[in-house]
Amino acid sequence: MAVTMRDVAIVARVSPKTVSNVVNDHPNVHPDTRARVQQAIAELGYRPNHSARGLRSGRTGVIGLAVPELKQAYFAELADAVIAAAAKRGLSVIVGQLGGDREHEIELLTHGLPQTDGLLFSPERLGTEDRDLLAYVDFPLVMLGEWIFGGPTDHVTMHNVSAARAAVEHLISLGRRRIAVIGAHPEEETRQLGPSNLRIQGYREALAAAGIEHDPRLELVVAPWHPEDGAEAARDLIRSGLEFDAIFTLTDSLALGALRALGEAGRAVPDDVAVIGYDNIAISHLTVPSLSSIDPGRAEIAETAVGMLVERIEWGAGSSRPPRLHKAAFDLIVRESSGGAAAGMPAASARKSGATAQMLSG
Amino acid sequence: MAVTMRDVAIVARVSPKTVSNVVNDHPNVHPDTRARVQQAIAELGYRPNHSARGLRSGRTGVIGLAVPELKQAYFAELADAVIAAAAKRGLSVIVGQLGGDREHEIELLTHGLPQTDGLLFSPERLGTEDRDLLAYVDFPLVMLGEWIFGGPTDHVTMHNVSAARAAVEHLISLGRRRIAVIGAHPEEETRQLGPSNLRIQGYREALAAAGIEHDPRLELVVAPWHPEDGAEAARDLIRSGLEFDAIFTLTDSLALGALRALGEAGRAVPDDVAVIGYDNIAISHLTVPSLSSIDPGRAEIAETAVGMLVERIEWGAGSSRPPRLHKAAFDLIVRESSGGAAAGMPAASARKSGATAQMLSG
DNA sequence: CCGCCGGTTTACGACGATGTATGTCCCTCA
DNA sequence: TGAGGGACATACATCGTCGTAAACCGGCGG
Repeated sequence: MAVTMRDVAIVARVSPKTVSNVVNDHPNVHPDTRARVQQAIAELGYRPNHSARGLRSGRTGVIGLAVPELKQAYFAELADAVIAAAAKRGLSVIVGQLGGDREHEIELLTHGLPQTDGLLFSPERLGTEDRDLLAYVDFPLVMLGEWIFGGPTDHVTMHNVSAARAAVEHLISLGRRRIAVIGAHPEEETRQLGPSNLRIQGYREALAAAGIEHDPRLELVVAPWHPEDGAEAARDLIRSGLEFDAIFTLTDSLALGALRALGEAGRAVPDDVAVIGYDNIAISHLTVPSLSSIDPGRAEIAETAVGMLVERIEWGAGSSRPPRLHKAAFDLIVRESSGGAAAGMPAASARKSGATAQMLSG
Repeated sequence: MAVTMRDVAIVARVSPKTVSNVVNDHPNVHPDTRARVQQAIAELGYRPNHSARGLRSGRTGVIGLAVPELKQAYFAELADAVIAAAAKRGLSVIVGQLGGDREHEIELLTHGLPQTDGLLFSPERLGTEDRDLLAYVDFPLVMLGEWIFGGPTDHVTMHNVSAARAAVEHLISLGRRRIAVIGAHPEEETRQLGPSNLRIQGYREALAAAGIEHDPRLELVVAPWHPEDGAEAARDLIRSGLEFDAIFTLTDSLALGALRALGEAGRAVPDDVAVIGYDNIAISHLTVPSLSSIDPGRAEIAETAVGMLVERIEWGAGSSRPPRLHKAAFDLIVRESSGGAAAGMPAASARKSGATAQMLSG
């Protein structure tokens, strides 16, 4: 039914192999022949069969992207960037949702996604304790996010510590001294390097550097990181009667909830309480007031991760090159919630590049 | 390198075909043989090669989903639902972004996505004038969204007219009479059936039914539908000096901008101005105030669309069954912005089902 | 004891593209 | 003039799976 190379070959009066050579831009095809073949291809509407190509070459031209949930803004934007980066290289992307299911994540890591040449994996339930799993991975894999460091695979992530520190230093520069942080995770031995602990570390460093006394009561444990949880935590904070004049939320989602809670309690942002988030999701410049945030460099993360994955794919399964670690440059985005431009909708956002912070061990 | 059926067959001392029969649950395999084969499969860690299977069977087990941009909340949530619905049926999803590029959309429609068995397509730049393109589509295709009605393909969409009407009737029930609408598109001959015109129609119907005079100056033309545009339109409206006590925005994105603009101008929501959006994106229950909206039935849309596509795939390319049209049931979600529960974060949202509205011609 | 039957398994080839080896033609240089 | 080489094209085999047709086997009725 479908048009094959054979059909094209007959019309163009050449062998199927010559058609293949034309399609794949191989050298040593006479211009006249090439033209004749292309004409035949256009005439018949020939399209290469990817399954056959995949079978023969061992490549599918498809990569996988595994995230917890696409409906979380952060992952949707990550997927957007990854798909765009892959498209530039002529690759398609199969998106898989793990839904916070640990078994599912392990299964994926063990077997990969069918039909793909490699996988970009942003786990949620795996920790450094699962590092050993990675040793048996037999397909190209690039890890995204913060959960597993020091594994045997490539890893693309962000400057959690220094970016968080920059956020808090910004609050301090506004004269704030009683800075709460929302989103700490209970200390888990195995997840010392999760994004929560890393960002908390940045927070503490900033306080210490400014000589501000560290009040553990201002570190609010919140898990998971949904907006409702952020609101709940902010309400607890307000009810506690503790004095505070700024909040650093470990994600923008948490910040959205916190903004609501502050509004309900009649605390003015940023006058009474300055707020800054982390992730710079699209919505954050549209909240009331617009939300200051850390832009973690999503485009750079996507671009680098796809690039690394493509290299691994091209090197082949056999190659055992050492794992690489890349941390994307971040930006501090100052908006109304921490005293940026007070009005005017397409809020002029001050940017403070964190590119130089790439040196740091954040 | 990879383990094949042949390898399994040797270990299990059967023919490759028998392995195939076991893998595919074919009848007439002796239990003992089956057990021996499964043991061998487990032992060797055999996994079927999808390219080969695809080549042989003509199916890839992958469907495509084409949307304008994943970073728009509506499409991210749609993709989330589609991927989940496909996963239930053992299918993977390749997500393609058209980026509002008309050429790209046409190209996709003409050729399909490589590596897939069928396509769910949510166009942005195509209109009813492109209906003819669909006549030449030679792969399973299900259209999503409102742009092209009456084409030769299956189509899953929402009750735009009746849902919009329900939204406006809700505002009227609050005693509002000067109801502005943001998001009208310039009347384009070819797009009479776009979501904008359909929703505007619902708006007018509601006004007419309530005997409220229709003031064309309250219909604000806005395109595209980004939040910034919503804010701009709301500011224009305020500046115009026209009296109004409610706004219906044709999407939640527009509403986000409108809420900002109202806030800047010191108009209280919902006391001075009630606001309702359309789409019920995740963020809308977290805005300040939380946003009333129309839930268009995303899960139902995704579920139905995937189901229809699977049927088309199973029927084969030859079958020329008549196109089907499905409109998902909608819900009216009342939140603070139109007088719902005034405080309390997980805002108790009144739901008014629009399931019965499926009868209507919305 | 023969032939037939149904359950079970196997041999073979084809899906479509492409790497390898082989061949042909023509041009150049000794 | 003939050897050598480059440009171009072809034949064949192969990737892993699965449909088709045919073979095998033990048991049963005649």
